[in-house]
Amino acid sequence: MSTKKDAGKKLIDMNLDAQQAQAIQNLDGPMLILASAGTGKTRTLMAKVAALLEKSVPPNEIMLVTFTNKATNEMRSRLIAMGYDIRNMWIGTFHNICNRILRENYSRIPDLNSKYTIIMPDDCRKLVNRIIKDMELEDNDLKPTDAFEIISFAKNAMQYDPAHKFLDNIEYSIDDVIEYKYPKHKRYIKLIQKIHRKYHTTKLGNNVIDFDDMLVYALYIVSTNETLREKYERQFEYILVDEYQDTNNVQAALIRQLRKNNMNITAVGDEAQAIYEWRAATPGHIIAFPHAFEGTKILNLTQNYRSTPQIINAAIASINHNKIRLEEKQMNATLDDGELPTVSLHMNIYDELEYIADRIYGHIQNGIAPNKIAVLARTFQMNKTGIHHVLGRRLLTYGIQYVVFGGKDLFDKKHIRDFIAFLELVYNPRNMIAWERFLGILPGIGPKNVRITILYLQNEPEKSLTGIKLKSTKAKASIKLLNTVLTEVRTRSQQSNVSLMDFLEPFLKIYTSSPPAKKDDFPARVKELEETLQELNDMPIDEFLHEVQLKGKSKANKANVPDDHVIISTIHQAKGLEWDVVHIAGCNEDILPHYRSIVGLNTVAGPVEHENKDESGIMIGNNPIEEERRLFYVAVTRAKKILELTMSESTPWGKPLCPSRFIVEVQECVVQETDTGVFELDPSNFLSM
DNA sequence: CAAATAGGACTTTTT
DNA sequence: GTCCTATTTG
Repeated sequence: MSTKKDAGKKLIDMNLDAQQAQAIQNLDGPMLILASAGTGKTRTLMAKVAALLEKSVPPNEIMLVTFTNKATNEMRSRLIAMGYDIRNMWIGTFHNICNRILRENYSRIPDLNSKYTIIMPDDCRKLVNRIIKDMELEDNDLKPTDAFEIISFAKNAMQYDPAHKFLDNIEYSIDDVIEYKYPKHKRYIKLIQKIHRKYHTTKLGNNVIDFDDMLVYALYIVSTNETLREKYERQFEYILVDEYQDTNNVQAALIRQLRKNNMNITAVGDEAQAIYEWRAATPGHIIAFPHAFEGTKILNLTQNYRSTPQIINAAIASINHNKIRLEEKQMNATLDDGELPTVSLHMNIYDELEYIADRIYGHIQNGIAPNKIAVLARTFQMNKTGIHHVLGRRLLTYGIQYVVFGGKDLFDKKHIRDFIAFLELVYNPRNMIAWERFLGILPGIGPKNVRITILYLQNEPEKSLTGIKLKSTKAKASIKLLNTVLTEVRTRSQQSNVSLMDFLEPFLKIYTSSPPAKKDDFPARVKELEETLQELNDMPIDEFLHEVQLKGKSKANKANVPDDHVIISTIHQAKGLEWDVVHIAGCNEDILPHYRSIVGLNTVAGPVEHENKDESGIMIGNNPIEEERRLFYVAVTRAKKILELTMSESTPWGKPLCPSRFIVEVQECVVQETDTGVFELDPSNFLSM
C-alpha cells in the first residue's frame, strides 16, 4: 500500500513538459486542453487528477468522464498504480455516470420503478420493428433500423428545453434531424414521431430504458429539479471530461447544468480526432468551449512524444486535406528519425491478412514484444469472414496469441441474452420484451402462444402461469415446466446469498428442451455461458443486470494486455492507445472510407461539401468523408515506430477494389512495398473526391 | 391452425 | 451470426 508521500513523489516523477505542467499550475476554473495525438494527453489529465488528490480534494468530489469503458479502466488502473484510493471517485463514461444519476433518482421518471433494466440495441430495433408492424401500414417502406437510427440520433442531438414537455423535445429533434441529416426520410417525419411515442411508452410500461435514455433522463432530472441540480453541482467540486470533441448535445447540456456556479471544469480533446459524429457528437462543443465558459484557460499540447517524424508527416499530410478544422495541425516530432511508412498491395483480404501475420512473425523474431504490435481495421464483420477470425487463425498457426478489441460484445450473443432474459423474468417481470424472447425459445410456443401468454401477464406479471389456456400438449408442458422453474427460482432469489450461478441450472433445465439444443454448437454455447457466469459470480445480480450490460464483459480486462498477445482492434477502440508497430488493414475505397460514408442514408447524393454552422456555432451535418479521414488520422497516429499500410485488389468474391483515397493523399510520405505487387496511385480513381 | 424449419438478406464504428 | 419471411410439417 503506497502512502500519500509516495503518491506525491509519483506526481513529480511524471516529468511534465512546460505545456503540460500548466495543467497542474491552474487547478481551478475552466480549462481547455487541446492535445494533438501523442502529446501526453492522458498523462496530463492524470497529473491533474493526481494534483487535486494531493491537494486533499476528496475523491468523491471529482467526476472524471471518459469516452469508452476501456479508457475508464485505463485511467482507473493508472490512478491506483499511483497509490490513490479512488473507490469513491465518479469515474466512467457519460453513460455510466448518467445511469448512476438515474439510479439515484429513478422516481423522477414516471412509471419507472427500482427494478428497471437496460435493453440492448438489438432488442430496441426489434421493438421498433414490432411497433411498425402493429401499425399495419399500407405500402410502407420505412425500414425499422432506419427509424431506430433516426430516433436514437435525435435523442442524442436533442437541445433539451425544460419549457417544453419531455416528448415534445424529442419530437422537435426528430424533425430537425430528418430535415438536415436524413432528408430522404422527410415524408416520414410524422410517422417516426408517432413510432417514437409508442416506443417510449412501451419501454416505460416494460420498466426498461435504452442506452440513449440514460443520457436523456439524467439531463431531464437535473434540468427540471433545481434542488437536485444544485446537489450534484455541489457534490462535484471538479469535473474533468476526456475526448470532449466527441460529446453530443445532451452530454454537453448535462455538463452545463452541473457547471452553473462552480466553474471548475477541465475539457480535454482534439478536434482532429472527432470520430463519433455518426452518434450525434459534434466537435462544435469543443470549439465553443471557451465561449461557453468565460475565462477559459487554453492549453495547446503540440509536442508529440509518441511517433517518428516520418509517421507524423504522414498523419499531418492526411489531416490537412480536411476543410473543416480549427487550424493547420500543429504537431512537433520529438523522436529520432525512423523508417518511412510502407504500403503494399495484395490479391484480396486473405492474402493481405496472411502478409500481416507473416510480418508480425518477423517483428517478433526481431525482438518486438507481441503486445507492442497492433492490427487496426475499420470494421469487424461478424460472420466467419470477419478479419479477426481470419487473421486470428493465421496468427495461431505461427503460435502467436492475440486479443480482440471491438466488434460485437459477448453480451450481444444469443445464448447470453437468452440467459439475461431468463433473469429478467425474476428481477424485472414487467419486461415483456424479455418474456417475448424467452417464451419464444420454449418448444411448442410460437408467436401466437407468446402473444397469449403476454396478454395474460399484462397487468400482473408475476402471477402463476397455470391459468393460461393453450391448446397443444407440447405448449402446455413447456408452460408447466417454466412455471415450476420460475416459482422455485423466485423463492431462491429472495435469499440473501443468491448468486448468478444459482440460475444456470434452472435455466438449462428449460434451455436443453428448446430447439437451440438440437444445434451442434449448443454445447459450446453452454460452456461459454457457464464460464462467463463463473467469472462474474461475485457480482450481485441487480448490479449484473444494471452494469454489466452497459460495460460489457469482454472489455473489462483490456487495460493490460499480456506480453505475449498481439492486438487486433477496430480503429474506434484503438483511440488513445499506442503501439510500436501498427498495421492498418483494408486501406481501400469503400472500406476506409467506408461506403456508407460515401453514399449513405444520411446524404442525398454524395457527401455534403460545405461548412454547416447554425447561429450557435455548433456544426451540423459535417462531411462524413472528413470523419473517415480523421479515423485514418487516428489510426496512423497510434504508431510509434513502424507503420505498415495494406490494401487489396479485389474482394474475396472478385469485385475490384480501389486503393483508399487516404493512401493517395499521403503517397509522398510513404514507400511502396513492391514484393507483393506494384500499383499506381491515380487520383482520378476518385470522382467523388 | 400454429409451430418448426429452411432459405434469404443483411452486416460500420460504440454506449 | 442473427433476424426475418416463406414454406413445410405436425
